[in-house]
Amino acid sequence: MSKKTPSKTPGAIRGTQDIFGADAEAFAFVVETFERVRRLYRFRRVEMPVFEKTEVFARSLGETTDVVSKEMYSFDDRGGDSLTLRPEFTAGIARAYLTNGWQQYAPLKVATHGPLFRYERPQKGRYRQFHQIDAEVIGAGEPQADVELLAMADQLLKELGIHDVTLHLNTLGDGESREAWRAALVTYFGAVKDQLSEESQERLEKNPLRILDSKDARDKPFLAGAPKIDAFLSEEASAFFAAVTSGLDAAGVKWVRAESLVRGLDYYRHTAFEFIPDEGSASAAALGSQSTVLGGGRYDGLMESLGGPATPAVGWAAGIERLAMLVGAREAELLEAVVLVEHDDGIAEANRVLAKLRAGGVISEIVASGSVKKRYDKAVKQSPQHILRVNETGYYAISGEGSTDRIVTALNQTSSPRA
RNA sequence: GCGAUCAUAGCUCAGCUGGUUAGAGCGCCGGUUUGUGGUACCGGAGGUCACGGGUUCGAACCCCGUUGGUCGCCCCA
Repeated sequence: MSKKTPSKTPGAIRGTQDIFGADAEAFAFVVETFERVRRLYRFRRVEMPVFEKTEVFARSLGETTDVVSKEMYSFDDRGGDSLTLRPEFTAGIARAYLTNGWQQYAPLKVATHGPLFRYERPQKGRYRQFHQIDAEVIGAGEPQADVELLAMADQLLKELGIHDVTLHLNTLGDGESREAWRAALVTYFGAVKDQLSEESQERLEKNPLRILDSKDARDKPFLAGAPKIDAFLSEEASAFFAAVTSGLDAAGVKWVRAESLVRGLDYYRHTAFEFIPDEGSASAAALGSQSTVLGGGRYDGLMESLGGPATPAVGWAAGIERLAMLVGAREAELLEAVVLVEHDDGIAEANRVLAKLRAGGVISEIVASGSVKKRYDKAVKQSPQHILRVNETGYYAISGEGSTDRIVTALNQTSSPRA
């Protein structure tokens, strides 16, 4: 080991994380549970590129939004094309659906997970490179798709052991409903513009729906009296939402109506939802100000923005890091056996024993370095179920509690694993 | 983009109102003890106190700046 590094070690990129130990175990547990649950619902696995033409995201999200102008990781490649590290899964999946002719599989249920990138200031539960699990149903316009998708989300959270979050559900109606509501909100808030916070005055121009979830005390008095979407829903939109909620009730998914839950982007229609920790719960405390654990909605307008035919779709995504925080620390894999080399001449025999154990599926470690006298303590500290001792004459003893059947079976294998 | 807060050993931290060679626990390495045993003791390696200026007889400590972390606002696909 050199005393001094010749030059300074480069640091990690802001907002990236090196995950290890209990956190990494929790991360893996989330992903494994997701993979298991999505199979129960017959969602097909898809693997997607980590980057796309910037256009894919810019067109689907809307060129003018803050999201596109400030918060994407974009760069030019050598050919001069503008590329972007994916900030979400949905747009890329939609692009793949159109360019690969996946229409033939419609309605298509797909699931994936992996890293995403957003150029933001990191804070608790928010990173520049973060990871999500994602599920989408494409080409299904009926409320049953929403119900199934939400039932899967609900089951996933339960199987992760997260019980203090609740589904907050809203409808944005169809295109006309949404526009009418938006106009009514602009009129309502416009009348009291002077009394709103500076931020909300700006939102009035850019994104009036967002005023509804303002945290500013100056805005709060006006929120309760704001026009409700329900007054603007078309008959079809009402019927759609009713079908979703009754389906959820039948499936046993608990939900609450969240009239001010909105989406920033225009392509969302009908169902919008977020799973949010219950107030005062352990999960709420664990997440800080980043409260949404899983969110999504119906995006019937997206495919057209990418030049495809009108295609109804609904999906959700959830941050793996946030879920991992709620899952809590997980133990590493149980250690079944440690091979303890009590004399250096026993190393060859120890390696033979170790190979047999692992070939037999026994989770094993070896302790063969450092002071001979302290190797036992070193082995014990790893909390193995059993310790196999090897001296200069070979393997001679096993200690520990519980059944040794698996170990004995592995050791009695006649053929070497590589034969 | 804005704000708050922090930065001392590999890790978690102590370091009084500025005052000699900057400490502990854990971890790592070695020794003694023990000898079917997660024991106890001793020792060792490891720090330009984030970086750069300034104030002072003297700075880990006070002031300014920079960088980085954390948390929050904006935004949240």
